[in-house]
Amino acid sequence: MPPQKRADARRNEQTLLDAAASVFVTSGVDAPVRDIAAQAGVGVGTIYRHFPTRADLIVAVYRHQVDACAEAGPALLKEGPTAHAALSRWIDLFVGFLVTKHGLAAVLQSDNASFRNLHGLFLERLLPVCAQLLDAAVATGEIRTEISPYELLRGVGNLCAGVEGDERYDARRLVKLLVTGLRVAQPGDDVTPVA
Amino acid sequence: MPPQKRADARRNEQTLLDAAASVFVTSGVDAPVRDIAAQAGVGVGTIYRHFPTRADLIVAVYRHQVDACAEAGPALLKEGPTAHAALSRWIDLFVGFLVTKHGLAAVLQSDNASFRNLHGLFLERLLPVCAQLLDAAVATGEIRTEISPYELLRGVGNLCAGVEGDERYDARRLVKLLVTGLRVAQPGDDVTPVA
DNA sequence: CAACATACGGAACCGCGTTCCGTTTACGCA
DNA sequence: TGCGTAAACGGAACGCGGTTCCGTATGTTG
Repeated sequence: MPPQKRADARRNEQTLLDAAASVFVTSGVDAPVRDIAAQAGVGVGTIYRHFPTRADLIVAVYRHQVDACAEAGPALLKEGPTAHAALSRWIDLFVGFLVTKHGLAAVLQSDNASFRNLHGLFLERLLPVCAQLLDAAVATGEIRTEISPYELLRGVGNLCAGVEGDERYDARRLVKLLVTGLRVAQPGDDVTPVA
Repeated sequence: MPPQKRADARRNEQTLLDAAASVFVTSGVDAPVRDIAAQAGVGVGTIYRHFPTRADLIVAVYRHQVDACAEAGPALLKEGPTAHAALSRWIDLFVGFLVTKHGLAAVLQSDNASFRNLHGLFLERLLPVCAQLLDAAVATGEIRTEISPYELLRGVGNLCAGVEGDERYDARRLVKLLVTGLRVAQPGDDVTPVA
């Protein structure tokens, strides 16, 4: 069996998660690693022994909430009057999550190699759920779409980026518009082709 | 009258613009300032004397193209079968512009103070055009919208962020979806409210 | 051709993520 | 209980990017 981690190590890992969570809400997800270390009362080296990269720390902090979001999907599908309604509400949940974490959405789309993990976590957990909801809505004929779950998720994520303190921009409204765009075209609807 | 700039200064400014443009296409808009200086065969100091900030250099490089995009708006409105078609094509133009400049869209939404200028240029030139097209489409009843030109532009810009080498994500498709979502709901369309 | 303002180059600075290494400390065993 | 060792720690140091500063070079003007 693998040897136990030392007690202080386990304690520090939890301290770090708490410190990071706290710093993220006050200074945003972009907060410097040193700030988190300071808040936790440890050196930066300690952070990097527990979390190989800044992105991994972020992942660890938000894992619970991502899981919760993922689990809400099937539940909504049972409740909702229609599959499209469930999809819409689920996406609203997702948007709410992204929007309340300062800078999370922005960092999600950074193509920096070290953020692959973050991107990865979101995809791994949420993609199947999104796919399920999307399929259901397609099955009921509520959606006309050629869209893939991945594309939808990324699109929504992108729309939520950089919302900080711009009262002229309401990500929710745009996302709703996008989701509306997914709905089946009514007969007589003449979609104007683009060039 | 203000004294003439020195001849070498004017020459260098042009050299810098060319060098920057060239580096941007090969290394993306995120290319380090030093790379641009090297390509131009000047020191970094020279860049900063001509362009107070990295963002200002980017602005200068793309000003022409932004202008061209702005001017295309009214033209499309004259041509197009409908106002919504014109809007759709204009946005397609905008998307094409963003998507071909590696990382431009991403940098556009950075809330970093020094990128205000970039954001500003885009807004100043494109907002009126977008507003005009939007108004026209509202006037013809093709659009049901509560959306502001600003919000639309930002939404589109956001959708275009981080497109680099992700063949699973097609910004154009999502933007089209968004624009479709703007269209007037047909009678009998039961929009499912979100929570 | 001198004298001066203008422009230049690039070393230096700061903040950030990350790495490295000498020191400290928990834990198992005598 | 004391000791040896591996695990864990702290924080200085590194690389990189934007920006600033200042001594040097050069176009311009009389």
